[in-house]
Amino acid sequence: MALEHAILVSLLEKPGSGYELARRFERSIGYFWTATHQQIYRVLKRMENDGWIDVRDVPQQGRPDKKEYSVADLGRAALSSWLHDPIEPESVRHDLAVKIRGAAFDDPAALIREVERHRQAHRDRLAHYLAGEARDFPRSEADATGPQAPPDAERELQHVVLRGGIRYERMMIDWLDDVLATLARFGPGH
Amino acid sequence: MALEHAILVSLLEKPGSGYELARRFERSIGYFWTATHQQIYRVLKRMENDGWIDVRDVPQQGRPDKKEYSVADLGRAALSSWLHDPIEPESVRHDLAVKIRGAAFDDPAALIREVERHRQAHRDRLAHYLAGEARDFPRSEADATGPQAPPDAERELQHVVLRGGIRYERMMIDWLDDVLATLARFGPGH
DNA sequence: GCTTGCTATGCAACGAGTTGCATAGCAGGA
DNA sequence: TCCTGCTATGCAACTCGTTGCATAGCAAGC
Repeated sequence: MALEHAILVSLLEKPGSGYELARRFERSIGYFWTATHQQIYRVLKRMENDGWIDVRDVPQQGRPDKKEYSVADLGRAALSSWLHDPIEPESVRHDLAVKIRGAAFDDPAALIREVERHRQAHRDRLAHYLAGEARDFPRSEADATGPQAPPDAERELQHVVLRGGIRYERMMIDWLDDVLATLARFGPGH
Repeated sequence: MALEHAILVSLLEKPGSGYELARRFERSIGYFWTATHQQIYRVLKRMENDGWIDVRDVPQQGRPDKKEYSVADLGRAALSSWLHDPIEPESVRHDLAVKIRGAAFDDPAALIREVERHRQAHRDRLAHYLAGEARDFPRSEADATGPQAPPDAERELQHVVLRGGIRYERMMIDWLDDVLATLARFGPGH
């Protein structure tokens, strides 16, 4: 279970409300860990009860007040403990692969539009990542020729995770091209 | 929810018992959809009640009897309906990425061994996939120069999914190399 | 005879994730 | 004035997934 830890990391990067966290889980964090607002609110409450995070009521103008959460010492300790915990299996849930193998018992050609849709979604996400990289990491230190800036762990680690997302999207697009070429070999009715 | 559909696909490829399905979920199917035996038994029971699958008691010698499941017409129809259902979000759960971003607030260097362990696991899995490909798909039709064999949807779709696994593992290994190079820039205590 | 290990099936309890719904403040436009 | 839409938080019910445990047949080895 790591939603708690994903929230801790996000709050360490920047304190925020449940609503703001939910929006982050639609953007940066959400690219490698999904969560809905109900899940987030529920877990925030538990984390608060456990003393992992502190709350602060923040009155706002022109919109409802919010509760801003930040990481307490206990939360930092919990994160550290989790980071040092070696166990780490990888569970995969790839519907599309199930569909592709299942298509052999149905109409393979009928999957083409579906796969094309996924491919487009990955192209969109790749473009989004690349735009974010150009905006937030204009030139990495590897390109720098002058005196080195001191390494900033938070930035560099965010960047390497983003590069992972970029690699993933490129891999998926290439693979879906392969899938489309394979599906094209089966006409309707095959 | 697609565990039911993954089971249907697996049973269409070859009928089998809950135990055999659990083993398949440790091998081929399990590479893109994980499930434990408890989950599988529970879902099999429900699918049987819903008339999606048929059971047959198979007495065995030298080992306990088993129940062999096979797909019924209703199950085939349910799979077909799911295959034609366009909606298909992609949910990701990538603990390691959370850990990498979290390492900025702890000791980045402490993650190196963990990342190396993951990298080794991916190398092992890649080797396993490549061996399976060499065994089950000795030369693809793209290499064939003589008269083409008739396309076999089941085999070719299994192969393209396996190629996806191979691409994925290669991508992960490359990315983890990138992660290791990044982590190496932060000594202990940074 | 006892233990270990593999095949084979299953229950019970709990925790995580999903879906539907509800409330409420405030802004902007028809 | 009413409706839409965004911010902001939350409950309830349900399903899915995980963990620990239990049972049982049989084989092989000590």
